[in-house]
Amino acid sequence: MKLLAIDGNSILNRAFYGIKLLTTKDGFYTNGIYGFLNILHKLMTQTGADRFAVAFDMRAKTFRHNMYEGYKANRHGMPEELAQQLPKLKELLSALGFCIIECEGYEADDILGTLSKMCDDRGDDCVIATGDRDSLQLISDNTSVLLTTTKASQPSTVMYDRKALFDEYGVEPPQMIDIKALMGDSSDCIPGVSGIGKVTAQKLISEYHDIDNIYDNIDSLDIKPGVRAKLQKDRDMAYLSRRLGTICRTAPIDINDRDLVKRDNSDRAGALMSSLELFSLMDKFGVSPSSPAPSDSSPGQAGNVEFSSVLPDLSAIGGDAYFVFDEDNGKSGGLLLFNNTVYSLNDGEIAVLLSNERVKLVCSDSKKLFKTAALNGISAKCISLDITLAAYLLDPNSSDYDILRLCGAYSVAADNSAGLSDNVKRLAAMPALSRRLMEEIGINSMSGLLYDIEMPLSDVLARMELEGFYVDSAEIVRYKDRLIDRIDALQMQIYTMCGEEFNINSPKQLGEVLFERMGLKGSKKTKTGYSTSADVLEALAGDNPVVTLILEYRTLTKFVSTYCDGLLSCIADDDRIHTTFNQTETRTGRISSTEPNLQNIPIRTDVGREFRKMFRAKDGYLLVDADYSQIELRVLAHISGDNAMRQAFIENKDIHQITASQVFGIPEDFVTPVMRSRAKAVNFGIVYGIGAFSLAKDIGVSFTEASRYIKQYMAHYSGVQEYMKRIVESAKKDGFVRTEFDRRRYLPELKSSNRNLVSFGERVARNMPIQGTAADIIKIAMIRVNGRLRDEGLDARLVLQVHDELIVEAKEDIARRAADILREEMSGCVKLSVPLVVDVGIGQTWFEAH
DNA sequence: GCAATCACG
DNA sequence: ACGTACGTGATTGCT
Repeated sequence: MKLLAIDGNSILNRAFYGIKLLTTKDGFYTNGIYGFLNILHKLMTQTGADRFAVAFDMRAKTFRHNMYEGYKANRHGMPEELAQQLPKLKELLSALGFCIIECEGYEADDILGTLSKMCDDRGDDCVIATGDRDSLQLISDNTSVLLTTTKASQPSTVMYDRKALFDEYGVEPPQMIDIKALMGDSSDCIPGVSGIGKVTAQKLISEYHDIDNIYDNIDSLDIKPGVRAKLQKDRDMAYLSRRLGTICRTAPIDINDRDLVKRDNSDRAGALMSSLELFSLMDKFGVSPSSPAPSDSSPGQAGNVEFSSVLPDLSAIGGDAYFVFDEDNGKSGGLLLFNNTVYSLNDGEIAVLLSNERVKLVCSDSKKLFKTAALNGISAKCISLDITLAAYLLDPNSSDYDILRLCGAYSVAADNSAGLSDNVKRLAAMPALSRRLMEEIGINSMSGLLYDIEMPLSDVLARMELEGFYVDSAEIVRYKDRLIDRIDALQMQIYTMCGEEFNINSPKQLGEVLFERMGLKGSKKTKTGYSTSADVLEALAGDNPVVTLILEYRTLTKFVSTYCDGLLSCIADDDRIHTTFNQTETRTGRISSTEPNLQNIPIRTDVGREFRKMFRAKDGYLLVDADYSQIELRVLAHISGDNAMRQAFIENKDIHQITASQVFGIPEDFVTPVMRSRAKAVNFGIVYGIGAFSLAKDIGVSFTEASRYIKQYMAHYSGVQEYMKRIVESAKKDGFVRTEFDRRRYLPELKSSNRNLVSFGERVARNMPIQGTAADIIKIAMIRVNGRLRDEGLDARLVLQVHDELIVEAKEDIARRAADILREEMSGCVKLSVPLVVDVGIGQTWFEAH
């Protein structure tokens, strides 16, 4: 086996500076990508390798920065023309099926060093391609280095093996480190011994082998006195430089042989290369030129369109097309833009269009299209892009993803000189707008998130909405009657005890009665008057028994209005509730549920939990409920890399118990339920970005006590403390934070002059990567669960997601099989450095299954 | 249309 | 001196 290991940054640099600036017709620079792919292709044929890896630096500081603050201090950022190409290149390489490796805290060099050591150990061949001579130290009998050079602006490559290296430098590969230790490296700001350059360094090392030998015998060496003095003066620098210059060969990358085999080109490769206008390279990489960017409109402008009532054969057309729903006067339907022409489509015609796999359809409400397809018994494979989802990923803070607003935000002209209707205007703007958005998606490395997560998820959500959740409406009515009986009794008692009748549901009236007429000690808490919230009333429970009744009254009226009446009004003719899942609502990447909200059905109290007995499987079916155990804390353990927390999860310990034993400084077996529940609150608080004040209030201990808990916590989980510091710093530097799957959230709050807002921004910075990564994970799981159930032809379908929980309705006889699939896919859909544990239950009702 | 409250993860 | 945990949605009362 032969591995071709490429230093991505180095080769991209050489390519960029070696080729004159090239751009696509909309001004996106491509010369670096173009040159890189040419070099890559040449290397592939030249080396005959059958394994490939491309390593990239990460922006984060590396362990070398911790050793020496001057390290690479004079590196200025790459020019924008190059910077914009880097994420696109990664995206394209990945679409072409190459293994891309990045490792936080390590440079590409270290990854190459680690890979080549893997090969050395196994006796495989390895060719390292780089423009950086540092890699020469990695040469061995198995490993050689292909150095790209740009002599006389003519790019060429030189192959170094042990012999070639010895011929040029007169040393063995590891001694290259010692040469650099003496001569230094100005480009990396490695000091070396001042006054000693390449020639002297080479001569000294080839003669005396290494710097240890030189310094051990410094007085007896046969060298010029001046050189000896320089060596003596910078002895520490020489040793530091050697450490800085030593490539790490044990970087924590988790790569196995299978990862290194080139995968087949994905569909995205063709689209990407077309959009980058890299047509000449498509042949070389065996990519078919699919979906060329339409050339009918100039960049950044909505094209002029024509209208036609003569519909083309929608089952025969192919290529780019654009679609918007257009429902006027009660009639459903849509508008299609194809070949610069607008057509009006009815539902049947939309279905024909969706079943045409040769079409690449750009739309703005894919979930609705997926529903249309599903209702017609079709699996829509032609929906290539939902620009609303793209816009959401680019800025989840927005609350308006209307096409016309997006045109304004992304500088796409959508003028209306032709007097077009709003929907035609939207449609006409879509080609230019979608190009702009995809450019941004590429720059932000969000293609995977968009194409592999959000787009497929849209289809899954569409099917879940259509499926609905079966409910027993008669049971809800019966329960409502029982609740109302109790509410009536409470109301009478409350009026009697308060000495007057008033609207208990009015916080204003309630406040007046309790705090003015009855003299309970209220603290003004809200802008409008007294707070009567549950925690205020709970504190007053001992002062007057009526407040307990009021609390119960509140709970029960809430249950009747929100859950009895609310749910009953949403039950469809098929006795099922078809909620709406919103995929572009939350700033963290979660989905939300409306009309009704099925993600907040009571569970925390016994009376409330009763509602879950009314959500059930239809006759002959069972509900399978699977939920992640502690997913956010596991994600925190993974992201922060904290060893103590990771270990706790790896050993499948009770995390709250472990935390309690640390925070209270006692053995695990001595943790009492109270301690455990306090530790649990601390764990939650940490995920939310915690302050001692709020923690104290939450668990009812003093401020000092709460501060102590947090201090102890951070001392034990020091990796978490470092993560919290690091993430806030990077948020302030970049202006955004992101999840493990590159979902972003911008944090303009951090730039506010309002200190409270800044604090809020900091808490969000700490929380969003955790909550968001958990959201990414369950989304991936949903796609995989849906796929498995479908592909295995099981009579079982997803009906609900509640952030860390999935519910499937399955035919009785295959419920166990569905449970296995849920567990497998939820726990196995991503690999973290801690296990993902899933609890699964089966039952007639949600109550039983959970 | 907003504020207050409370249901969920 | 000041406010005080992340993310949602529905209902009610009141301006």
